[in-house]
Amino acid sequence: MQIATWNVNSIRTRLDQVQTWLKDVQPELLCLQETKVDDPLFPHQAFEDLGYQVSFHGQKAYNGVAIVSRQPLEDVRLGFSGELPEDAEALRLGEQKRVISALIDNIRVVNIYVPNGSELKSEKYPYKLEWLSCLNRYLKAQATRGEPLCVVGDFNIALEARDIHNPARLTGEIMASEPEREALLDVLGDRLHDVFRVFEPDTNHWSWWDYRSGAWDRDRGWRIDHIYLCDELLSQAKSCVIHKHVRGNEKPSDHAPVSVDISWPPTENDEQISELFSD
DNA sequence: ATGACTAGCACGGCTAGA
Repeated sequence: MQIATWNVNSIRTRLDQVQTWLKDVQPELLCLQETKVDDPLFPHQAFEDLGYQVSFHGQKAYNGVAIVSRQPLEDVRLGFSGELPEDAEALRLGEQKRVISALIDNIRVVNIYVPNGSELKSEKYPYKLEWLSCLNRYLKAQATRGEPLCVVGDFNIALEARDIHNPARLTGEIMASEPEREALLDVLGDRLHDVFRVFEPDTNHWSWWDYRSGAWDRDRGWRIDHIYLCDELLSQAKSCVIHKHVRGNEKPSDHAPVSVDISWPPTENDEQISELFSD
């Protein structure tokens, strides 16, 4: 099954491009960020026409996340408080609509849009760190159910030098500062793995190019859109790619889609092989 | 060039993104 993530920078502006991409790639699941639309105005019919259903958690003008799925989604949870109902911080940080999760084929897929943080000196930067700390609590609460876990989205953080076109200049700045990298590494722990790096060790693979300064034409990008898998799913992953050409569309999003192909549910043969290598 | 582009809201010029 193919699971994809794409920050579309307004679902209404990008609707034609998303429909075209879905028809072309036909993923089982597409997680969207920055839908920028209140729930009553979400264009769900466009997805239903293509044989998909969609669950969404949005707001007017800013943020907003959605999960587009071929199969009916189970146990959809909206925001941090969908997982942390008694947590006051989760309620406060949930005012911005940045989290949605659901079960699909027994996989818990969590779709997130991490705050950008603006600048290190901005009040938005500590908000970003608080938000990541809450995501950490959220995923620990989720873990008690023992579901195979896939966390995807726009993380607004490049973890390593090879994820940035100019690490010498940009390391330490927003999206590449030590505190936010540490906060994301805490969220991942030993449990979650960046599946793109299982298949591609080289630099020069970006998922976001700034609209400004001719960044796309100069191929000056960042890899900030990630897919993280638990061990069980990682062992079944067959490929992970960035659909770079989409950034070359007319009127593009500034992000390209990223997708992973996982052999799931595991076949009987997979399980026999897995048993051979266990113990 | 450490330069500036896009979307939403609302209809002019902000905020926000990254």
